[in-house]
Amino acid sequence: MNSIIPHGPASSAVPAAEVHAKTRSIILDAAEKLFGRKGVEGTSVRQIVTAAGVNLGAINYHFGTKDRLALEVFARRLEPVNRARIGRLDELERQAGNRPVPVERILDALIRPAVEAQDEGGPNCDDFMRLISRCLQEPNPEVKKFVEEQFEEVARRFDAAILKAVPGLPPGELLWRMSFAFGALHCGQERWLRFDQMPTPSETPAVKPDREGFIQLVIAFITPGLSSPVSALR
Amino acid sequence: MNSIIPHGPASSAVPAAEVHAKTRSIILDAAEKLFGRKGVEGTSVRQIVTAAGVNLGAINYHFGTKDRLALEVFARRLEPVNRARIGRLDELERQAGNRPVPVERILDALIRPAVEAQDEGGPNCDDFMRLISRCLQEPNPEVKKFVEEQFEEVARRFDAAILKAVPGLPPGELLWRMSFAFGALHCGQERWLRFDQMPTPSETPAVKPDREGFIQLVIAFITPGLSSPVSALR
DNA sequence: AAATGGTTCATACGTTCGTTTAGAACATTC
DNA sequence: GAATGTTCTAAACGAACGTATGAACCATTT
Repeated sequence: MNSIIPHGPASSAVPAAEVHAKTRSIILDAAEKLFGRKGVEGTSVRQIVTAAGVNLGAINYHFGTKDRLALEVFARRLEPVNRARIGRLDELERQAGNRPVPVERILDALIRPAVEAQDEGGPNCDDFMRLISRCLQEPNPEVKKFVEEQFEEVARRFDAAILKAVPGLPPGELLWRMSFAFGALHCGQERWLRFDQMPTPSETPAVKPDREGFIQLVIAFITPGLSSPVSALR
Repeated sequence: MNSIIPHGPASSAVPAAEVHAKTRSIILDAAEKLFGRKGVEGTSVRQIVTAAGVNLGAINYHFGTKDRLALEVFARRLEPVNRARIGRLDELERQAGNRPVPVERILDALIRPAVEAQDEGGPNCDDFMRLISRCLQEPNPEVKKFVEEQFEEVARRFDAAILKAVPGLPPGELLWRMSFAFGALHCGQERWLRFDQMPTPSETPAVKPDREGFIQLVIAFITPGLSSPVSALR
């Protein structure tokens, strides 16, 4: 008899739990790739199980519903990145004591975990970056709520750090500058990850920097606009 | 007998064509709103016709398929914005003669048409902005190809103008800086348009500037990062 | 050797999808 | 005022969707 709630590892031995976890991982990988390419709504569970090489019933058995699978796909990538961001900021603020942390350092703590996630996250982690941009405004309310909560703590912490690092910055402009910064990072990373697949719009020669070079480019672009002490209004 | 290709206005009189165009417009408005909120794949034709108050067959009658409807939704907004961008740049370069156009002016020509489109585009034009970000990487190949073609000329023209305005800028970095700039504009505009509906992540007081103020904020943020003459690499 | 229980399998269920179609309703033209 | 052509309506089509079900499988335990 199947349990109504089939989640959780086996209660008896270890290997059974390993099989369980491995199948889950295979499904998550396949779903991540497809969600990133065609969106959650644009991907059917049949496409996922075909790509994963598992049975049609596997998704409902392991995740309950398609929506819950989508939630786990996001959570698996989002949580470690945002945890690393906050961890790095913690360390910077610990070192700085009462003094403000330089803007470049703050941005490095914000940007590096997102960019480096692709190496640690396996071969198809770049697919996930497409997923993030999609999820930020689209999907079902449950996923949307989770994503917003995930980013809330990051935004709060980094907003405070930037506000401390740029004394003359009008508080009312912080939200906008951070939105610009986030958009720049996000859009640039998207192009960096998909550099080979995307057409180069201009006729100027396009060069793809390595990972460290890209981080430098982002920080160099964002820093001056973010840290200007004068208001741009009026 | 219905024509296999029912598009195009009536061949005889005017009023018939007006009815035709009006129904098309109603459908386009409803589709734009729904596509912007839930994506093309996440929206069914039945939801569109219900929102538009027209019959289920109307979409296939007026647009052939759902995909072709999506294409027209994008085209209706994208074309005038990009035409205005190029028109403004033309005027700036005409005035400047052989001298380079200042970066702020170039950015104004790029940004203003996109921001001002919401006033001229009717009440639900802000829904369209959500649509753009979605379409930039998601939908079916036909729509994707169209969107990329739409932006190609804009990118080519503005890349050249920026390259001329920033003499020391390494050509290999232009693509990246423009990607950052575009991301900043886009993400900031998204937040500006949906300011009242989005949660404020930080606890700092959030102030929504008026249209002109927002344009100033974007330009002030992008300009220094874009026009730095030194390379950020190495 | 028999039994247990987590996992996988093939299959079916009821819905909803995009699209099609035949005819009604309407205005326009001759 | 009959004919013509365009727009709208209602109903239906097959296909694909997410999910549910029960038997088969298989390692582990008794």
